Amino acid sequence: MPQKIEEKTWNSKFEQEILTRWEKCKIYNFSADGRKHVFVIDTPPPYPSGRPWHIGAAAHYAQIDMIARTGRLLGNNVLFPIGIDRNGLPVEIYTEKKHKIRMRSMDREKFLDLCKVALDDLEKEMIDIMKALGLSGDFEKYYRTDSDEYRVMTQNTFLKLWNKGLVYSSNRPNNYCTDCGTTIADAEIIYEERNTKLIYMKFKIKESADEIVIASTRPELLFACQCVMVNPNDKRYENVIGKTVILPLFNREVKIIAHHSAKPEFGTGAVMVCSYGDKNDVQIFRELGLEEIVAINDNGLMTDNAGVYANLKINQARERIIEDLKKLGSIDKEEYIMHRTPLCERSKSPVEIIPMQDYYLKQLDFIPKLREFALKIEFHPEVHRQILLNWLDSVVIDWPISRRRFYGTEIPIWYCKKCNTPNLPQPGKYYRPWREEPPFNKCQNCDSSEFVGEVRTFDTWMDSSITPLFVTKYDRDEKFFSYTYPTKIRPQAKDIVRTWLFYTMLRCYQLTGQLAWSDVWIMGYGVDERGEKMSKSKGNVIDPFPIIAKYGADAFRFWSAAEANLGQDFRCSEQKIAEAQKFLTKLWNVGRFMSSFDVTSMSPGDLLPTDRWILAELARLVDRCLKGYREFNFFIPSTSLKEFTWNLFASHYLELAKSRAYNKNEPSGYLSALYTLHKCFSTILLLLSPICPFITEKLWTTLYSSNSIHTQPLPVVENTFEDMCQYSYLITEFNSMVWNKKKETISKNTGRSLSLRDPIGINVPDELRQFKSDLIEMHNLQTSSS
RNA sequence: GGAGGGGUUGUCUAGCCUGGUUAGGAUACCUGCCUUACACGCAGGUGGUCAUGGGUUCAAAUCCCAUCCCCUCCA
Repeated sequence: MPQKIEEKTWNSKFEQEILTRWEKCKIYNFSADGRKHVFVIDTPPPYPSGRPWHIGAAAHYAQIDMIARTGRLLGNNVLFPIGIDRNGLPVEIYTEKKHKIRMRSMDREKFLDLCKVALDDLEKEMIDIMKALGLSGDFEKYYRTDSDEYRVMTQNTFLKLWNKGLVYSSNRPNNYCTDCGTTIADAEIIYEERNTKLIYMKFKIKESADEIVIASTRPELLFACQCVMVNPNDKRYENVIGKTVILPLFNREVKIIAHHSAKPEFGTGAVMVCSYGDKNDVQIFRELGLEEIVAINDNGLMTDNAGVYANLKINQARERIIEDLKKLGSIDKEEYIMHRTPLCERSKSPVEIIPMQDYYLKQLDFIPKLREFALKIEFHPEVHRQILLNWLDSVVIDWPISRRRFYGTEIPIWYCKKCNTPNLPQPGKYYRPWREEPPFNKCQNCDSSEFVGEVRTFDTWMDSSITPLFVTKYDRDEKFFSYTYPTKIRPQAKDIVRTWLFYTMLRCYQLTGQLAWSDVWIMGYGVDERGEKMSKSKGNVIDPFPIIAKYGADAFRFWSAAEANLGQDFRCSEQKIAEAQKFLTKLWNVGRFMSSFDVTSMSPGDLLPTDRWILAELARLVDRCLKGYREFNFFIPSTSLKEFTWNLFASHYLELAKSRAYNKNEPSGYLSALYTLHKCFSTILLLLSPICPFITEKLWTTLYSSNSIHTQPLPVVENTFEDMCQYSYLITEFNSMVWNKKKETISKNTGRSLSLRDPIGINVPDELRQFKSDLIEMHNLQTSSS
């Protein structure tokens, strides 16, 4: 007899002791022994950007753990690395705010130290949550992307690509924050609807005495205008296309052209194209081969090209130019509109587009190959392949990889003071050119011996895009690498397909000539109760920590699996998590019931019809669950297991088998019931173990074995009684009918409905005759024949 | 403007790919119930123009076309 379970509910306090035991026994350790089929997960290293951590992210990592446990359940040797991404802008912002300091007006080394301390704090919280969730990853050797070891690899891979001729320097217009003094990526821009003044300016047409009115929110860029455009379908401007206009104040001539991007309904329908008002201007300059006129310098002041307005701040220049246009009578009118303005995530000041000298990594040449890969990858779910394909189709420029930032991997280059030639070191060491002497004496070009170190860092995606290489010890352990690479699966969120997924495909192909993984698994967003995406600016982010503390990891995990189908956005509501907890209580109480009987795994030769029936349903359940697991879709096993356990096994089978299970005096019925009860329950536990590792471990070790459930092989249930499934509907309907009858019948003794124990005169229908004795016992039926 | 996803009861959701019993479940609400595992439970009930219009078909929530609305991403 197993130890009888006393507690009436599953208590998440058990989770801590179970965690301790797992840690002690190291049951999830990976060794590159080559025995089993290897299964490497390219775990996303989360970025500790500030409190609270997102509940959707916690759910995401819970599911990644389910992938790892599924891998083991299916018999693989699973490598589940844990890493933390620590490079990039957000920690700089966080640190500046926290200490009320400015990165550029203090010692760089000291600033980096403050960032490190901040990251350590934030990281600890994430690690704690991941551990508490029961992640079966390698916490002992968890890695950081800002470690010397990682940064050496980023620099090594850069040097390799440089030597292959894949990196070049170019001067191109890019997002620039004049406040922060740095180029910023599109991902670091936020948009805000701002009330903006729209100025209607009158331009003279050279060929006639007519005027054309142009509306712009950026009149200060007037002098950098290189053409005026109208929509080709705009009847109003049909006869001015090809004519010349004269810019007021500056008296320069530019052409009027037709272009589809001019919106007839915006302003007057005629737009001036300046270098550079927005992204569209950049595109049109490129498309039409226009000569750029740089309007704003990197300090946010007007350039000499602005003539008398040179060296004014952007806003001052705008006011002065509007004033002067008014004096000239060139202003038609002014109005206020709501305008979607790109702002720097950090300073909230408008982003300018300014040409800067930056390093670019070639990517355009690789798009056809990546497209081939995109079609080859196994996507979970299939629909999300399209996000990648769409992105591949819209890549038009190479990747700018240099950033004017501090907390990142340094670009390992020294420039010759005399001839300015970039000199690159040998790979193998972590270089910090902004504070170190170069590891060479002479310029490779002019033999001069004085150098200046590069101060810029890499775009953080340069680091993040090589996680599959880092976890497989690329360049560091050839044997390990060849055993583990390419990896099995990349799990990640939907919103970084264009960045992390794409850049990883690109870089790993450039470096290894191979695709980094065979499978990609894409999870949807965690959205709030109204279905809206959570974001710090909306203030609807839910902190996972108190939720997990209240309901436990398994409830949280079960909720995350059962809440939505694979790849779909999922709603985060506490009520749903509470529901998941109720299922665990139900499962616990089934286990409590099981613990009052002897355990047997021996099948008696003859199984009774009721037992054969539930085993037939169990075999179906196993099929369904395994199908879900093979697709890494945990919605299928979680919902199937809940449905089977609660609504079929507990409600119907348990009641049918109960009297036999209690009756040792009838050995054949008793043994058949006992075997079937435990066969079903142990199978349920095994099938649920990847989703709820704690409760299944506790019940398994209480009932069945001192060995962990997580080292058990896949359950085998032979489907020999398939036909019996036809009775499921009849049995459950008959039970319902009896329960209803008892409810409708008023007892003569109590004047109330019959208790479920009370006898009732109902005959078992002929088609259920093989279950007759169990049905009679279950309901206390008084049949006419008995 | 482009791409993708979605619209099923008060609320959330399954089913749609591969058309075929009374559209399944959860929650909320209502009714009854301590039943040798569970009241965090059990049994039952009310509640649906499957967004709208058209088409294909013997048959449409499911396939096709159009329209409207919502979300996300890109411009």
